[in-house]
Amino acid sequence: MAKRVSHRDSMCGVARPLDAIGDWWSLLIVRDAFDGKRRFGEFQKSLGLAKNILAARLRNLLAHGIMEAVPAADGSAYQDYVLTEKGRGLFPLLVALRQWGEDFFFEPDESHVLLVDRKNGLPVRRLELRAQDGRVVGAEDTMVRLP
Amino acid sequence: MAKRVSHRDSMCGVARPLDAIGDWWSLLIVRDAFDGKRRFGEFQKSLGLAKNILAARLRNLLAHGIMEAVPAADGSAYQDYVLTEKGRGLFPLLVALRQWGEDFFFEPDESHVLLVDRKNGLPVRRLELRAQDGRVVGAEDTMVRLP
DNA sequence: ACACCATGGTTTCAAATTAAAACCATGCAG
DNA sequence: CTGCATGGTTTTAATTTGAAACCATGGTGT
Repeated sequence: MAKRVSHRDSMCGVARPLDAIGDWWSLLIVRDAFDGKRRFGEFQKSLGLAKNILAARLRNLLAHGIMEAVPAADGSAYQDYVLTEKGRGLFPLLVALRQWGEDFFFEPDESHVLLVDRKNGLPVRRLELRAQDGRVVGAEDTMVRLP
Repeated sequence: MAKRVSHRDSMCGVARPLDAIGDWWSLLIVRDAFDGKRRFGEFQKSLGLAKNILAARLRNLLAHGIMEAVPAADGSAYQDYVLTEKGRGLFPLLVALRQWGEDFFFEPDESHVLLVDRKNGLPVRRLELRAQDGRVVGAEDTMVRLP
């Protein structure tokens, strides 16, 4: 898939983002970053992936402006890896992924973490796509159109 | 990443769905399926990927219940590959991906396809995550919590 | 009946990617 | 100066990928 980078211009609005993210690991790194993780070691321990792979994924995320390296918050000589504005833009995608997972990948009795409102601890609602007039729309109600 | 299938039980609510989807190609296949494509050849032509890879991805999507093979609608001896309920559940994820792409991967002047309401041809709104009380919430307003 | 072509795959094999492990570098604590 | 924690890079083998060739089935024209 990486080869596609060359003719990025021909890539559609779905393939381009996918190409930038890189792979599944990258998305899990981003998820961890949303959870407040910032250090190389934190990501590595949390995800259990090889250090060379983590280094490569971080490099890619930096190169695509999804994360950025900043001086470590604890004053140590190391770096923190934090989400950029662009990276934080992935929040809805991660929520969509999580909600799909809740719908289809857990037994009814199986417990799983919940995404909750900080204010009151209540679970958030489902993501909803609405038309201009406010109707909730599904795939059947939409189509893609040239500009 | 595939090795993780063995200890799926330890995978979190984000990693499990990712593992099931398989890879980027699979997501593009699903996107094409939402666009009405059903035949092996249609996917192959649209995505330009090798036939063996397409066959493998379709097998995986079938195995995970995201798509299913049905007798071809045109009466030919072949099969159609169509989304299951589970597969259709990926719609919000694809929308999130597309909207992120629109936000960060296109120049202001660059044109791209739009997701529009079938009823009236107007672009859909942005995906929004709301708390129980109806507030639109972002990453900062939420946290994950054990059940 | 026969060649011929379209569709939908599978097989083969070289090249790229991944992952585990070993190694290296830096900074700090005792 | 030794040892150890952190954050990587290098090395190497195994896996995955992808292009191309091949195969199978079912029409179509003649």
